[in-house]
Amino acid sequence: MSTPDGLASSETDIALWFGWKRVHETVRVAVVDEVTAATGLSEPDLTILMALAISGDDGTLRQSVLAVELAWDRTRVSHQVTRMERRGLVERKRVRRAAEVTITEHGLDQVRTARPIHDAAVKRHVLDRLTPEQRIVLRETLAVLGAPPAEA
Amino acid sequence: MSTPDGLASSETDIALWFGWKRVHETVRVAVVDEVTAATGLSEPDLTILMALAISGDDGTLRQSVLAVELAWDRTRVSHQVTRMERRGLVERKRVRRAAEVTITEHGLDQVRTARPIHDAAVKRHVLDRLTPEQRIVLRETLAVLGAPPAEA
DNA sequence: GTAACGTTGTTGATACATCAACACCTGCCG
DNA sequence: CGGCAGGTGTTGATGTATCAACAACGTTAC
Repeated sequence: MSTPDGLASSETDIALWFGWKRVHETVRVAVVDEVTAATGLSEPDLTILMALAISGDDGTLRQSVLAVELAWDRTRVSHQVTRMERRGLVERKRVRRAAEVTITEHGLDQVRTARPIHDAAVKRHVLDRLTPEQRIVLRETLAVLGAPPAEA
Repeated sequence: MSTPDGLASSETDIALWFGWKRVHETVRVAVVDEVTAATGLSEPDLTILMALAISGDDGTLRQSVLAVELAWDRTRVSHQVTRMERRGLVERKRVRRAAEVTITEHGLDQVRTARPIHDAAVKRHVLDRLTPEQRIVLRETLAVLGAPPAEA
């Protein structure tokens, strides 16, 4: 890294973060491309559908729960669900102040097609390329970073 | 993970990828929020500006190089540069068939403000939370995944 | 009771990402 | 020469993300 002026990343290795972003982007696109080619589902479509399909309760989740689980913004979930509802992938039902999202039969069909392709792609692009030890450490690392930040 | 129907992720641990995406999203937003609050720069703005500022050659890069380095799509770079040009952050110059993007003084000012904030945020949200060993293994892991996929 | 507050969700405007189609060179083959 | 192929960039349409403002409830405190 050459650094004109005072832009050096100095002591701590910011390059690690750049590398992370780059690899994440590469893998993400590779996986999504395979799924989209096979099913026409977009990444956000699939993300929501998988979350619903996996969730024990009859393919239903409250939007706020979806937001937390995916680390998405409220409005992002709202807009996305609106679009997916229009295409018949999910249904929305207001319960008290909450909004419960349920996957439809059509949505379920789509995931059933997409899921094996998705999983195979992830396996091929990520899991199979790592040693067992790397997988373990990566899991630890993600657990650490996923935990809420320490208080000041 | 309970799994209605045939949606089980089975043998290989897809949860690792979900976890990765979730953590990536969380950290990304945390870092970007700090930078945006301080400078008004968006994530893509900063991404491009940092790449230019770091690149030895006078803050200039060809769009195709930018695309490769960031793992971005061509059109994504093109649109983004167009918007940034409009705001005076970069300048574009056609050279033969290529498009060379150069950071402006104004752009450079912005990065100089943003960069320390960005780096501190990354340090706090990522680097400082990992053990030296985790950092090393993570670096290896990213190197493996960043390499071109093995031929079939 | 009701006012202040926090949680959850929606809407519309704007920025950004993706896709398909096109335009432009440059090199290379016939 | 003529034309085709590949690499690079742009444009416009559509899908997605973010932000600010608002609405509708609950909760809690007074």
